[in-house]
Amino acid sequence: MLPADRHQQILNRLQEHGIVHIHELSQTFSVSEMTIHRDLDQLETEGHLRKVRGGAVPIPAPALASPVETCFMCHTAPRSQTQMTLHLSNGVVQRACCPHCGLHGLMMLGDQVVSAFASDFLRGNAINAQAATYVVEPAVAICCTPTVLAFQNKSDAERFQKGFGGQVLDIARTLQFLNQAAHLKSHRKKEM
Amino acid sequence: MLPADRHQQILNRLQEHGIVHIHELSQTFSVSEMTIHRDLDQLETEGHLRKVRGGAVPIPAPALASPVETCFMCHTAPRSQTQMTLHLSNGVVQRACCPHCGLHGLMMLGDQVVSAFASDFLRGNAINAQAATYVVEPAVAICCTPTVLAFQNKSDAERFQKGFGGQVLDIARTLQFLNQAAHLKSHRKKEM
DNA sequence: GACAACATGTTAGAATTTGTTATAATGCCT
DNA sequence: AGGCATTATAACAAATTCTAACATGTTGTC
Repeated sequence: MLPADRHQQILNRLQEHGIVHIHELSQTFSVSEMTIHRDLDQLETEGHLRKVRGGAVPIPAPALASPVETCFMCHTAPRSQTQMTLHLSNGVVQRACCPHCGLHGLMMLGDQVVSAFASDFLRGNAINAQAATYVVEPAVAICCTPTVLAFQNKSDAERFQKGFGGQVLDIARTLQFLNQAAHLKSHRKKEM
Repeated sequence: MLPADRHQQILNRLQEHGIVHIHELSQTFSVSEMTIHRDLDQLETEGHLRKVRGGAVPIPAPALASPVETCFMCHTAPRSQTQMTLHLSNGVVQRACCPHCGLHGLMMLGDQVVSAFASDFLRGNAINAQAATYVVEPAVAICCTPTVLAFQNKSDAERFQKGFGGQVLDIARTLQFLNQAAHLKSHRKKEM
């Protein structure tokens, strides 16, 4: 049994019974009480429970996200720093979770799109998608893959690239990249 | 069997069981544990899972900012990638726009805070404020000043610092920094 | 067929986890 | 408050797991 397994089961028992006892847990999992102590210490610093003498009790879980409109491409929830909005000629506004989906949508909808806004990844403010600078395929996966992030300044994009890698592209080259990626790569789970 | 097949099956098993064990996977697919390690490394950098000792677990869903509520310190609107939540002993949940406000609130409220969550600046998922790594005063101003950003991995924080500068600190040193910064402006002192 | 790119296995050393022991701290009882 | 039993912490050694480096085999391209 893995430490992570044990941690999960401890949290389950905690939720079920409202309290867990160290002596009991050590027998259940056939490990020493010291190991349970260390498990509880870690879960406590991660904010999952509160240690009391001889065991642990639950703490309130973080507030759950309220239901929000989802990405019109992949149906995950858009976040302020990555989202894009596409304004169509018929007045409809489409919301995308990230530039990956937003730019794919842009290609898909073609002339129907009157204007497109991305969000600056650092600050979250809306920027024109045409004027934005994009970082494609950095070393961290964010939202959909291949990861595409938008920046209001080219210098911000280059700074991000300095730490996280990837290519700094304008919108035309980013669209070109996504087109090639869509043709070359086999479909992945969260690709759209 | 192709690596891509194995990756897909690993993800399926992960979704089904909530955890996968390296030893078990290596036997199932008749490959060495090193190969499974490499599979999990790749899936981790692609953002599909998180490695733990002996196996891997799914990625928690990102937290969402509800548009209405404002920061309890500065009353600006919190965004998903920067927000913090403080859970108080009386059950109240306080929401802050960014670690700058959240950590100031943490100092102010002291023992009343049962647990504190920050959001990973890159992905927006909730992380424990105690275990997070912070970048203080980078070359870009984001939300309140002095700018403080939270990261789930120290390596992410260091990568960000590589491009944008600033200091990489743990929570204790970040609080210390904020205290000193506050003293330069006003001469009020808070003990912890 | 030569070559590069990729996938896999093996090994040694580093890092993490675990149990044991000794010592400190806490709660409870009178 | 003092004494006792229980629980918590710290330090160490042993076991396990992780990582990096290299060697080997496989695939695809020219």
